[in-house]
Amino acid sequence: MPPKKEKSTRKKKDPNAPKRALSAYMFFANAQRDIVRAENPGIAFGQIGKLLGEKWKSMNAEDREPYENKAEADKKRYELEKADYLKRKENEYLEKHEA
DNA sequence: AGCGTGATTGTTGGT
DNA sequence: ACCAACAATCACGCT
Repeated sequence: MPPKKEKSTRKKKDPNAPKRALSAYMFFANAQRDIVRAENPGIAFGQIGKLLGEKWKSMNAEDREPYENKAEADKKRYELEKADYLKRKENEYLEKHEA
């Protein structure tokens, strides 16, 4: 049973919010944005989204490789962010306690 | 130890 | 600034 998503997708919860990482789709969209939009000048988001989604899944694992690859790298990027973010939290915490 | 959840990522276009 | 479908994510925190 999938989670129940109500509405909106943004919300803050962390003070430093290291922000997650991008997903393969984000990289894929980055590339498609240039192409899809080039082939569909003036294409609206609704069309792009559906069209992209279809093609995205239509891509072979080999095609997703570059995107997944980037996604992986991006994840690591986030890893560092969160690491630094968590560290920062600890630092603040210690500061307060030491005072 | 295992589980669920939420938050987030980026595109475009319009209001 | 925000929102919407589209897809992935996946680390975090909790008990």
